[in-house]
Amino acid sequence: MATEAFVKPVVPNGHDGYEDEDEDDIPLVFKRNSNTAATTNRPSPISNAMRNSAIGSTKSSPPMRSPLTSPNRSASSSTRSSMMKPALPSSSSVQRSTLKSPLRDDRSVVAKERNGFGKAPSVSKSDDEDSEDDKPLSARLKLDSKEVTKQPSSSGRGSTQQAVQKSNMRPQGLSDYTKKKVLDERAPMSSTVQTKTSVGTSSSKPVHIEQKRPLVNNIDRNGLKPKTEGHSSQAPAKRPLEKGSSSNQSSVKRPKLSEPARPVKVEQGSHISATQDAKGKNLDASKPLRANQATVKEDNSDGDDHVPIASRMKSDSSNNKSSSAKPSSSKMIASSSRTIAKKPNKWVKDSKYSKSSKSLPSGDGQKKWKTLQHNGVIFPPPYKRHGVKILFQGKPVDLTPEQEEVATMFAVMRETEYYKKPKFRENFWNDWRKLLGKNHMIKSLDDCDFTPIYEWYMQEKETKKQMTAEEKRIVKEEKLKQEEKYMWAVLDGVRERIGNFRVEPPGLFRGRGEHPKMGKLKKRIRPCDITINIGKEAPIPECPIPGERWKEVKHDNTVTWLAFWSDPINPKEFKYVFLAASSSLKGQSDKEKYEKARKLHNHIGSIRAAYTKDFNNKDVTKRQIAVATYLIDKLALRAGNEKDDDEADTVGCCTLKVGNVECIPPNKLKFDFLGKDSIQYVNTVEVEPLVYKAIGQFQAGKSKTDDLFDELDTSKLNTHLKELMAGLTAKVFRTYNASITLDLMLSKETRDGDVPEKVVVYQQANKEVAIICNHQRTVSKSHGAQVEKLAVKIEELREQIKELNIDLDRAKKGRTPLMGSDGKRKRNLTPEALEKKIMQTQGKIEKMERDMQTKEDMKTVALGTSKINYMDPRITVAWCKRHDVPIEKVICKELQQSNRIANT
DNA sequence: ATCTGCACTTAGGAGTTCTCTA
DNA sequence: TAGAGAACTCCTAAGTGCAGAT
Repeated sequence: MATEAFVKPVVPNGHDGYEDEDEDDIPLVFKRNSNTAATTNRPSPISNAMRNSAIGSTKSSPPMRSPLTSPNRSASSSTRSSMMKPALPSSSSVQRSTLKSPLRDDRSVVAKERNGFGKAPSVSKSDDEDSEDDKPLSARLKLDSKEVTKQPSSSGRGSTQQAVQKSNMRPQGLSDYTKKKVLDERAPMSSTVQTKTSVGTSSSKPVHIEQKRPLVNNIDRNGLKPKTEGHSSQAPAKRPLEKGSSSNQSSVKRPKLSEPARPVKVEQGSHISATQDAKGKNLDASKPLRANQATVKEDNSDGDDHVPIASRMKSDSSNNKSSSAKPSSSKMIASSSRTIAKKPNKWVKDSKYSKSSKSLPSGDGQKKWKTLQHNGVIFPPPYKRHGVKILFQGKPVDLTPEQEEVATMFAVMRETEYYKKPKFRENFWNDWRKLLGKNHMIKSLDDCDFTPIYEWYMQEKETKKQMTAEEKRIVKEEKLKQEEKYMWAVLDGVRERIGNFRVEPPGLFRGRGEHPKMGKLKKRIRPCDITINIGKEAPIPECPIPGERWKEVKHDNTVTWLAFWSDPINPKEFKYVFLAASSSLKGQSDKEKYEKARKLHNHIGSIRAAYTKDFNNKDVTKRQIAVATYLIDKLALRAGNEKDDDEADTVGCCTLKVGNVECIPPNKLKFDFLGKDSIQYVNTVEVEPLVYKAIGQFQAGKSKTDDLFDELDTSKLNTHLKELMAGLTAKVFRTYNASITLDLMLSKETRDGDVPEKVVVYQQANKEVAIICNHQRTVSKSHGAQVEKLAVKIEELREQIKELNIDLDRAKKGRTPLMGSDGKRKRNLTPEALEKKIMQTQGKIEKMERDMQTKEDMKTVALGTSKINYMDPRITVAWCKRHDVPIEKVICKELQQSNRIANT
C-alpha cells in the first residue's frame, strides 16, 4: 500500500497546477514541524470507512494498491460492512468507553488494514493472496470482524494510581463513541470497519482486537490466562513488579547482542538543486534539504501522482521481489536501486535525492559538517529575591536567597498533582533540607506553609497578565534582542536555527508517571558545566557570565550537538543543544527515517512470512523474537529497552511483563501496561492462534512480574531484524505502519468534494495514525464545560424550533405569533420565512452536534506527535496535490517553513 | 558476550499567540 | 471588542539504538 508513497515521494499527479510546484512536496517532507491541522468538527465518516476496510488477509503482507484504483471497492466494502456489524459495540459498551482509552479501538481497524493482517498471517496464505494485489486493500480486507467487540476495559492496571488516572484521562468513550457514530452514519461501512476498530491500537494488523479498551471496567488486570502451558522460563526479574500492572518489571534480560550495523544508505543520488517550497518559494539551494524537494519533483514527473501510493506499491513490491527476505545490506540497497531503475524518471530523481543527502544520522561516526559557528548558549537570569517569607509552624522564617529560590520552586507547584505526591515531597524535602542546613529551624516540610509565596506568585502572574499589549510587545522585543545572537548557527555556510539555545533553568524535576526522582532539585547549570562543540576555525563563543568559563570546547564534526551538560538529575545522562527541527541536519535525518520505512515496505511481506513461520519454532528465543516482532508490527509497540530502577516503571515490547498480557480464549490478548511517558496502553486484540499459544507458553510458570520475553531484549531483536533488512530496527515498524496507514486512509477515503471535506478526511487519517501509535493527551480542564455549553445551546435551539413550528401553524391560519419565551411580542413572519428560519436553526443544531461529537472524539487523541514524527510528509504533499488541497490546510505554515528540508 | 556511554528521536504538557464568536 | 477556545511554540522528559569498552 503505501508503498509507493514511500517509494516515491512525491506526487505526481498530474495535476495541474501543482506540477510546477512539485518541489513543494519535497521540502515538506522533511521538515519536522507538525501541527495538527485544525480538526474539523464533522464527524468523520471516514473513520467508518476505514474500519470497514480492514484487511483481513493474513497473508504476509501483500502489496497494497490504492484502493482508489480498484473498481471493486464498493463491493468490498459492503461485504465488509456486513461483517463488521456484529462487531459493533453495543451501546452499552459505548458508554463504557468513556472510561476507556479511545485509542485502541480505532487503532485496530487501521492496523488491520495496514498489515493486512487481520488475522494471523499464515505464510502460505499470503502467498496465495498475492493474486489480490491488484485489488485495493479494502477489497482484500477480510472481515474479521468479530473483533470489534468492545471490551470492558478495564484498565486493568488499576494497579498504579497513575494508571487509574490515565484511564480516566482518556476515556474510551471516544472511540466507542466514534464508532457508534460512524456506524450510525454509514451503516454498511461501519460494519465493516468495526472489525478493525476493535483492535485498537494496533490493530492494524493482524489481529482483531476486542477493542474497545475500556480501561475502567477491566478490573482484571492482566491476569494470566490459564493457558499456560509450557514451559517456562526462568527468569528472574530485574525489577519487581509493582502491582500487576504494567509497572512491573522484572526480568532480567539478556545481554544484548550487538551487531554491526550495516549502513543502509541509499545511494543514489544526486542532489538537488534549488527548489521551491510548497508554496513555490524559492528554496535556498545551498541547503541540503532541497535535495529532497528535487527528488520529489522528479517523482512527479512520473505521473504517478495521481495514483495513491498504495496503488503504486504493487509495482514496487514486484521489483523488490528480487530481494530476499534477508538481503544483505548491499543486497537491499541494490534491490532498491533496481526498483527505482524501473522508472527512469524516478531513478534520476531519487538519485539526486540521495546525493543530496548528508551522512547518516547519529552514531555513524561520519562527518556531519565541515564548518560550524555559533554563539554558545544563553543562561537564565540569576535568581531575583522577592523576600516573601514562608511560615513554619505559623511563624515567618528568614531564608537565604538560595533557600528562598528552592522554596519558591515548590510553592508555585501548589496546584499541580506533584505537590500532593509523597515521593515528590520527600525528594524535595531531602534536597531542600541540605540547603537549609542541619541546624535550621525548619524541621519538617509538613509544618511549612508556602502560602505567602504562592500568593505572591499569583499576584505576579496577574500583574503580568494585566500588562497592555504594547507593554508585552516591548518586553518580548527586548527578550528577542537579548537572545537573537544565540538563536542561530552557521553550519557549512548556511544559517540554521538552533533548537534549545537556552540553558534549562533550575527547578524541581517533574518526571512523568511515578518517577522515583520527582521533586528533586535540578540545580542551576553554569558555564563550567557546559561543553561547547564548534568548528575549529570558528571563534569560541564568549562565556556570557563574566568571570566564568566553559567546561570544555570541542571540535567534533561527527556529531550534531552544539553544546551539552550533564543532567543534574541523572549525571550519567546529558542534555544537548541541537539545531532546530527545521534545520538541514534534522531534515536529512527525517528523510532517512522515511526512506527506511519505505524500504521496509518492500520487505514487509517476507518479514511477516518469516516471523509467522517461527511462531512455533522449537527454539524459544526464535519463537520469542517472532512473537515480539509480530506484536511490534501489528500493534506498533515500542521496542522496550531495559530501564534502570531509578526511572519510571514503564515497558515496551521486549520488557513486557507476564502481568501485562492477559490471554482471553480462544485467541485474544489483552494488553495493559504503561508505555513511554507512563501513558497507559490498554488494548485487546485477536491474534494468530499460534501467537496466542506462544504467549501462553512464555507466561507458564512465571509470576506476573517476570519478563514475558525472558530470552529477548532489544539488542537481540534488532540484530535479528537487521538480518531481514539492512538498517531495520523495531522503531522502523512504527514509522512504516503510521505512514502506510496515512496513505491507505487518504487513498481510500478521499472523495470528490470541497476542500473542507477533504481536510476532514486528512484529519481522520491523522487521528487513526495517532491511535495506532497511542498518542494521547489529557482531556483539557475546560472540556466538560465546553461540551456542556454546546449541549445547552443545542437545547435552546430545539426550543426555538418548537416555538417556530407553533408560529408556523398560526401563520398558516393567518394568526399572529404567540409571545416569545422572553415575554416579548415576535415579528409577524410569513409561513415561508418561518420555514426558512426553522431550516436554518435545524442546520445550526446539526453543526453543533457534529462539533460536540468531534470534540468528544478527539479529546484524548494527540494528533501532533504523529504528524511531526511518523507521517511521511511526502504522502501529505502528494495527496494535497492530487486533490487540490492547499498544503497549509493540513500542515501549518510553521511546519512548512521550517526548513528541515525545505529550504529555507 | 555484555555493559555502558553517547547521541539522537520521540513525547506530552505548559505557556503563548492567534482566531473566531457573540 | 472582549473572551473563549483553538492552534502553535517551547520545554524538557523519556525513549531508541549504535559503538566502544570491558
